[in-house]
Amino acid sequence: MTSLAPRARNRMAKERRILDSALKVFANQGYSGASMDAIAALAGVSKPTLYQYFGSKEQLFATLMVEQRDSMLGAFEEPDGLGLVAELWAFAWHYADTVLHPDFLSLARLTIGEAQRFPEIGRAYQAAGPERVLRGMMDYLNAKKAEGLLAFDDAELAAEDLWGLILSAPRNRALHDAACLPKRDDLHRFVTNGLRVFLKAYSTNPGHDLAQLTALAEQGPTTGTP
Amino acid sequence: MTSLAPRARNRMAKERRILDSALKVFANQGYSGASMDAIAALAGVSKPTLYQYFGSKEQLFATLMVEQRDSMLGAFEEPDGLGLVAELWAFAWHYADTVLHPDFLSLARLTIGEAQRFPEIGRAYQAAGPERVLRGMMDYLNAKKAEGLLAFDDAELAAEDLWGLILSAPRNRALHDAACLPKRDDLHRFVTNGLRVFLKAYSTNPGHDLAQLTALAEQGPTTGTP
Amino acid sequence: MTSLAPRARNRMAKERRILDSALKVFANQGYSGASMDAIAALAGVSKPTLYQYFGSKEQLFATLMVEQRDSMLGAFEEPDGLGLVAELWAFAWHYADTVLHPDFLSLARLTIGEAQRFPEIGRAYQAAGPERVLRGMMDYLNAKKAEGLLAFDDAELAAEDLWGLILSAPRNRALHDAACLPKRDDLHRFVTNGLRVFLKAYSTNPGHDLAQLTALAEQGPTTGTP
Amino acid sequence: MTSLAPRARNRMAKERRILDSALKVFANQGYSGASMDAIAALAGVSKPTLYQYFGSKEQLFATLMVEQRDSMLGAFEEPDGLGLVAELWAFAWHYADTVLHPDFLSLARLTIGEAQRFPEIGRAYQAAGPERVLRGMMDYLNAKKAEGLLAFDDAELAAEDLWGLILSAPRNRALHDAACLPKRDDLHRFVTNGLRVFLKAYSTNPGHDLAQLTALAEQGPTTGTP
DNA sequence: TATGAATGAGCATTCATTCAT
DNA sequence: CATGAATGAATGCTCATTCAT
Repeated sequence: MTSLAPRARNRMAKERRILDSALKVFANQGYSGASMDAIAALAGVSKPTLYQYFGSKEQLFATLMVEQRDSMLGAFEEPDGLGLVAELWAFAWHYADTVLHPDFLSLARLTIGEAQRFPEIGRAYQAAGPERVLRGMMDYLNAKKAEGLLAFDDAELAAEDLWGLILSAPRNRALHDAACLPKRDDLHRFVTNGLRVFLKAYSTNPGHDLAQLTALAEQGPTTGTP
Repeated sequence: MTSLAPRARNRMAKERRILDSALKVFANQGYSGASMDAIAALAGVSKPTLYQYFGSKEQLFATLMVEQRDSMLGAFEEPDGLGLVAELWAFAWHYADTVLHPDFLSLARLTIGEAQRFPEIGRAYQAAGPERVLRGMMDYLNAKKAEGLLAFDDAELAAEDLWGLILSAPRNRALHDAACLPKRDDLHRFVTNGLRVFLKAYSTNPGHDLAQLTALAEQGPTTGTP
Repeated sequence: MTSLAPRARNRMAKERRILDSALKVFANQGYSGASMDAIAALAGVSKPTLYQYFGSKEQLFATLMVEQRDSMLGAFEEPDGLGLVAELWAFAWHYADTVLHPDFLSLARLTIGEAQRFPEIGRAYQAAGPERVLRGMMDYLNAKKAEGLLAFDDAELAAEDLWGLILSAPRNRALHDAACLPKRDDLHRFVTNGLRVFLKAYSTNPGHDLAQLTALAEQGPTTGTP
Repeated sequence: MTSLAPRARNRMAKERRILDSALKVFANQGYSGASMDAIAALAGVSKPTLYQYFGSKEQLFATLMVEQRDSMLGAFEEPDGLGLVAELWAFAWHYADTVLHPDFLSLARLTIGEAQRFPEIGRAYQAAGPERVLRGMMDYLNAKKAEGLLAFDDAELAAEDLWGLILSAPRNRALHDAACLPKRDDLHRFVTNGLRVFLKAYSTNPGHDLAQLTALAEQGPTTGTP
């Protein structure tokens, strides 16, 4: 189906290699610190090829950021009918694993570090990443509110509370200290506590939901991919 | 009182001018992108003067980071007996104003962006900033727990919940989008909502405390300095 | 035969131009005084090309020294059966011409001037130049001793006497005074006198040999290449 | 007698300190490699003082070279009536010790290394050093010739033979290899051999003189100061 | 199409030199 | 008189970018 002429396939493969190399170099050295030489060498292509494919350092950077942003933040996944608490539990771990993945953190550091020089990139990142997740979460929370399981006035604030309660602390720490990825146990603490506070504040049946949460938490950290 | 010889005063003034210029240039261009020429020009001194004062680009950067961090993060201020809710309210606005100040955000972006190349600076930032505030907050919360006003198991988690509920959303947005400082009204929303959730989860007398919060919130945003 | 691709030929030509320019600039300004800008300008290439070819100033210098030393000091040439005196005469003129050549003197001044900072270069120069000649001379003298034409205990000392008698004075003068190359007539004086002393001290048949020397000397200075 | 006003004495002391420091720095780093900062620091004075005393780097260098040249090469000392061979023996050791002294070698390397950029300095060095010694030696040799002890046509050549036979080899080696000072035993070899060849060539009574030389040589190396 | 080779402009840093005190 | 502080002009070296092949 999607079979391409060998020419085009070759071109795409090279493009991929360049983008991958560029990500590594940019993430490690920052925009200004990265050199086209380093990227070309890591990709195993010559520098003119780089320029033929991407025009300039700035364009390469922009292309890369767009591409990464789209590929790393998968769509918000509709949870699968396990009930409120189990669904929130799954959601929390899924986003923790995504957002605290070293590659994702490197990208976030890059975006933040260059936000002043490349404002559009930062803004686009926000729009495509966090805000999309937020909207997905809002829809989900609104559905649960309609089912009578949650109670709140402002779905956006509720969604942001959820993120802030669970991910703010470990993410901030990891952003500033690249060597300090939260351990699985710490994460378990943050997830459990964050959900507990969330349910206390928003559940219409906190007794039941907190009990369920405790049960889930007792099974220990969910094993993830990071 | 502490009158200085004109020599020393002149030197200090020049030092200040250099550091201020350096902050601007580093914040705009990142560490690698910043040029000593640009800093010298903005400070109105010659390049050798820069080197006489600070030794090297790296030392200038480190000095700047330390100095900015220390000057911007005032000590954690013991609240002054207005009662739990008013105290939390004051605290929230104080830290919102500090943490969301444009200069502080620039500094944070810089620290984050260079975290991979200057790990000590990122770590020192954590230790001097967030962690100090966190410890202050924990002490405060523990005192309130002793007074029977709050209930929680883990003071650290509670303190981090407070920060995450109030500041995570606007700070993340501002970090990624330098042009998007939260408006006063938005901040009011975040502060009010964050404290509401916190009190629902931790207050031993939520009815009373939430009523007080609502009263405070109705007076509108606290006017700050930024 | 060894025809090269135009690429390679071009490269080698440029390399030559750079090395020639470097010799001139280094010889005139010393290692520290020489600037890569000056070398590049004289060679008619851009500075980055210099670095692509030779990596660094130090490497360029080292390469240059090795190359010059090897190209200037031809192998010790076995004399060709003209008899003792004529052979010594030819040898003396050959080495006088080599050692007192302006380029060779520049190189020697450079090596000496930088001996403290580049000890290996000075040592390598000794090993490849004087010591090789010395060994060649020792072999020759030993052969003549075996033929009964010369008498001495220590071939090394004899060889060094020969060099010192003939070349020490003009070389020392030329080393210190770049503008003062010995005139052909002066050289004739040194060569004739040096060989006379040498033969008086070492010949087993001084009467005959000195007569031959006088005959050679009367034909005037040997015309050389410098 | 030579008591000076304290002012002037202080000035001269400082001048001395500067010149001594300059010698060290120039000798170690060459003219271009030496920095006025380094000289000032080593002398313990401020840079403007350097310029007040000596005007410029070039003038400081010139002054230094003149001063050193005059102070290091003492006058040719008239030998003291020990007889031809003992006098030559003493002379040889005296000049070996002078010329092979590490400080003197450093100075010579400097002069040679900078001969192209400072031609007058090299020429002046020749005139004040070697040539003065040479003239003294010529006078001495002529006197011995008048006494009937030596026989030669050209006193200048004879004097240069003496120098070349004794000092050429060790000095050349030491010039090129700063770390390789000739050992006392080597020097003994060179002195003994050089004088032997000289006497064979020029003595009117070689049998007697060579015997005396052998006797002197058997007492081992003359102990010197280096 | 892909590349080895080239370069102008800029980098952090240091220099010899000179004020202002 | 001596100096702390300042600087214009290099220095060695690297960068993003572009020919010529």
